[in-house]
Amino acid sequence: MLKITRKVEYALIALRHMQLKESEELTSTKEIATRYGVPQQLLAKTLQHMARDGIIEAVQGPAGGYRVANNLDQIPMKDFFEKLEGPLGMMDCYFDSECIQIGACNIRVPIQRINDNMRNLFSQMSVQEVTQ
Amino acid sequence: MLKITRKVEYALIALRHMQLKESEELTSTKEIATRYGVPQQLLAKTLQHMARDGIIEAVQGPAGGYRVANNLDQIPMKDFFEKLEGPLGMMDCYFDSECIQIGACNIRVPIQRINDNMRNLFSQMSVQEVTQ
DNA sequence: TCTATATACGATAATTTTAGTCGTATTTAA
DNA sequence: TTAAATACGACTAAAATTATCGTATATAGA
Repeated sequence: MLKITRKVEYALIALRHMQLKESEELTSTKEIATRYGVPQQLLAKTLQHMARDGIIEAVQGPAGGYRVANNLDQIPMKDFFEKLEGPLGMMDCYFDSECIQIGACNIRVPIQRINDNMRNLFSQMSVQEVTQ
Repeated sequence: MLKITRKVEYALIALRHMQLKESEELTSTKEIATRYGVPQQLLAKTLQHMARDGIIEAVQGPAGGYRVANNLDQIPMKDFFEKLEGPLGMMDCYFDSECIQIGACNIRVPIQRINDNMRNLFSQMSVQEVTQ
């Protein structure tokens, strides 16, 4: 449990890489994929997601690429995780779910406690803080 | 990510159920499985694990069963998670791993930061606190 | 205007992990 | 001696994750 997914892994790799450059400079998917031995198509999708979510900016066309958004210090890790992977919580029953428990579920409270603590933790931590 | 597994879910259900009883009273796997509509064999395994790890105590033979250990307030959730599912961290490269990165990995630091925070969080939280 | 290179993205395939089952052994109260 | 409980390794099924494929769109530069 609590394992990071590839999507997040690749996102972090890309962010770290781009943060080494001048803020206006562009980085292509290919550059990152080659440099870190990561599947290009999958990385591409992740970067597209991040662009849609405002974590990075995209420039199309040849000589295009991505660069980091300038407000990473204002994006909590909680949002970062949720943008990439959906709601941050330990159990679906708080989101989609039709829990089949006969109404007998006895762990809503404990799960909620754990969830609250995790959400709280990652709300107080910015992307900038983690990746800088 | 950060989703709870069935093993942990069943463990929490069992703990909560047993904590409603007198501390010496025994609860059988069957009782919990029936009550909460959970697969008995899988629950059985989880309970066996918990017993081995000292989270609960087992009594064999007919009229046997389990009861909660008396030191749940001294077991951090971190240990609870790790006993049931192995090391609590967001990336394997800190445990088993032969990370295939050409030595190019650039996210050890960020991952470590996230891990430390999570481990810290769950170290300060006892099983008792969560399930009581 | 054409071409090459880049992002954009839905659909599908492969892989891995998780969940669940089966069969059998051991323990022990009645 | 029997029945009901825990103990546990091996195997199967299902679900989630990871990766690939195919195609469309954008655009700088020749």
